[in-house]
Amino acid sequence: MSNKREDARDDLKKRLIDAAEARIAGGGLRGLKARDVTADAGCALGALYNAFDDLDLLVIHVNARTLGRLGAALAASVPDGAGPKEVLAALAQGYLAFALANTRLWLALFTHRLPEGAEVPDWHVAEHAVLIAQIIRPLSALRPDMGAEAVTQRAKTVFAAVHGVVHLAMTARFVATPVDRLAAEVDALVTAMMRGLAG
Amino acid sequence: MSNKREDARDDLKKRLIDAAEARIAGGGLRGLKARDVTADAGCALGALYNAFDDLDLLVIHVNARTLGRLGAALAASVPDGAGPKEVLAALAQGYLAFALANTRLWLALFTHRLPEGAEVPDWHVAEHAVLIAQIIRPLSALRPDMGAEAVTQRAKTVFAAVHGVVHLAMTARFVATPVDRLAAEVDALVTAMMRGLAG
DNA sequence: GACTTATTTTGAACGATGTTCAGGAAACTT
DNA sequence: AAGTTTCCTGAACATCGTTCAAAATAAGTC
Repeated sequence: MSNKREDARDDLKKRLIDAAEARIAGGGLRGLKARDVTADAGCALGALYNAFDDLDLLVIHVNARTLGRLGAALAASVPDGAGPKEVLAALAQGYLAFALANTRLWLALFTHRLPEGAEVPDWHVAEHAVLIAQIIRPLSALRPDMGAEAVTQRAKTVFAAVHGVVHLAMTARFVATPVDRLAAEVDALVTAMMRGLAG
Repeated sequence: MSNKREDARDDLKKRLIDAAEARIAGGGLRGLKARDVTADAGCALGALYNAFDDLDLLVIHVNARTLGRLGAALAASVPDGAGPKEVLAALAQGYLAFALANTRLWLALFTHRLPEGAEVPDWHVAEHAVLIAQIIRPLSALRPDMGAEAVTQRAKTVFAAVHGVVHLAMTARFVATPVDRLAAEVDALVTAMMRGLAG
């Protein structure tokens, strides 16, 4: 059994992801340094490049974790036995709450960029499905006339609209909605979209 | 007359902004290097730091230009004598068209981040008003019952929603709307919001 | 258990990049 | 024309991400 090698490797990876996650949560993506992470994880600088190709790939693993937690938070935010409109309103508020409670890690999901020409691994692209997965069902209940593909596309648009409001509120300077008005504006947006879309 | 000094200084600043703008348009914000810009502008590396405090401040000047062009493009996209709903739909399409035609410079407006603790200069914050200025009038025509402040806030939300759809389409991996469906989705979003908000 | 092979860890070194600075050049002032 | 102020220059510095040869460690073989 060649276990000690693989166990040690997995353990190092986990420690590196833990350390990177803590650093991003504490200082943002821009404050993530290879030397800090390896020092926190208790290994040499070069060991990082044995565990991961890149610092970028390490960030992707942190983002994968964040997407997992976000998916769980969204699922937990939907009350039992709610109608489609309530479900969508609750998902939007759940999304906002997660963004407020995990600002820097959530921001890293959308601000991390690979160098020009590099591609995000397929497995991580697929993980982004959690962002719209739970929107689809209530949306198709509201619009039984629309085909599955059209509903999926519309779910992306609904998500993007809510995301835009939350994102600009937390990053932009002028167009930002004050945090204390954010929940109300998100609710107004979702309500308006639902009324308009159900038309 | 102390003109030659000031003229030369202004000329150098302009050349540096030109060069930085071209570099961002060609390779994105991440590809902007102090040495490239100064080489393009025909000055020594250190001269950049005499003209601008920072590379960040140079980017801000490029962004200022982009905001100016964006404001003009939005104004030009509104047809004469259109009703409030048409105006808002036209503004959204104008915004999308500008983003598609100036992708990297437009992205720089929203992806540029200062180091933690630094603040965007007030004059540049104020320039972001063009993003919502033209939304306010048609929106208050749709909702004469709302106060000026509430309309301004709602205009920010409407902008952020449209922006979110366009932004994710051009940066995100999974939740992205295909470019050939983008105009239709933006239109559907604006129409739905207007119907819902007017109700 | 000793020897060989394969893998990993290590930290010094490399290249790229933003920024600074002392010295010289240029422009303004008197 | 001399003095003063300002600016330009490019070498040097600090900080990054990343690489790599050598040492250390584990696995495989007898």
